[in-house]
Amino acid sequence: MGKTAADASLRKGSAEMLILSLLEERARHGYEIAKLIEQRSDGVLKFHAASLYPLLYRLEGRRLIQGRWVEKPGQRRRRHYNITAEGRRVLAERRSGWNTFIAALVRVAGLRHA
Amino acid sequence: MGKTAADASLRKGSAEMLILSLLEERARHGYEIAKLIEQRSDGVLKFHAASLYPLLYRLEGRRLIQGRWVEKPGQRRRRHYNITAEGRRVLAERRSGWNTFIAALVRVAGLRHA
DNA sequence: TTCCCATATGTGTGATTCATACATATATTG
DNA sequence: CAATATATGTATGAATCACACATATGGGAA
Repeated sequence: MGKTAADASLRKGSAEMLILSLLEERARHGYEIAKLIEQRSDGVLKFHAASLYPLLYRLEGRRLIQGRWVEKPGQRRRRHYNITAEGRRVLAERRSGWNTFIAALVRVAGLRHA
Repeated sequence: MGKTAADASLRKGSAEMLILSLLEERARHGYEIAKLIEQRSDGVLKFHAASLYPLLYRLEGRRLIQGRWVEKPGQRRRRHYNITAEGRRVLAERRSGWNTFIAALVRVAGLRHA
């Protein structure tokens, strides 16, 4: 098939956790988030910008993150996002859920431990 | 909204690997696969039967598994599936891909190791 | 003996998630 | 002045899986 096996696509529900994780450290703008995910994963995870922005709006709509426009001379305007208290709560939930899921995959599908 | 946080739903691409993993051991029929996934994962992974059967047809169409009808007196007919050589190859690919993906999640999202 | 439950397979529809193609705009570097 | 990196956005669609529903048989409980 036309699909590379260990390709760079994300798995269901991981994008939200990744974004919230990066915003947990400090406020960031969209483009920065996309670059960081790619860099820190050594290219394994590539979150296409065009997928990222709609997700940021949804996260903001759900009050998990809070954006504000930052304009500096000699720069294009950027929207910086902060994680909210509710966002931290959801992030903890997502991490827990993924840990449980991964542990189950190890048991049932015989994955090696990361 | 009406979605529980650490719910039992599968993540993208995991179903195929789970099925192939169970068929790696020996031939099994659909209902057995669904039950095994739930049992071995302690209820974490629930693969709905109605999602499972269409996937089995697709896997058979792609020659990753091979089915045959087994009829026994006092039993409803069952379709037993064997994994093919191509199926084993794809399974190895999927395991490798998930291991890579999980390792990246650990790095970027700060998951604990399973 | 009737009803429910576990077993077993199947169809049809839809929600969610993310990819891809496309569009716009600015700053830097060659 | 052209190419590239930065930066944000829209519109559409593919893929994956959930859920409601349908069918059928055997065994145990009421």
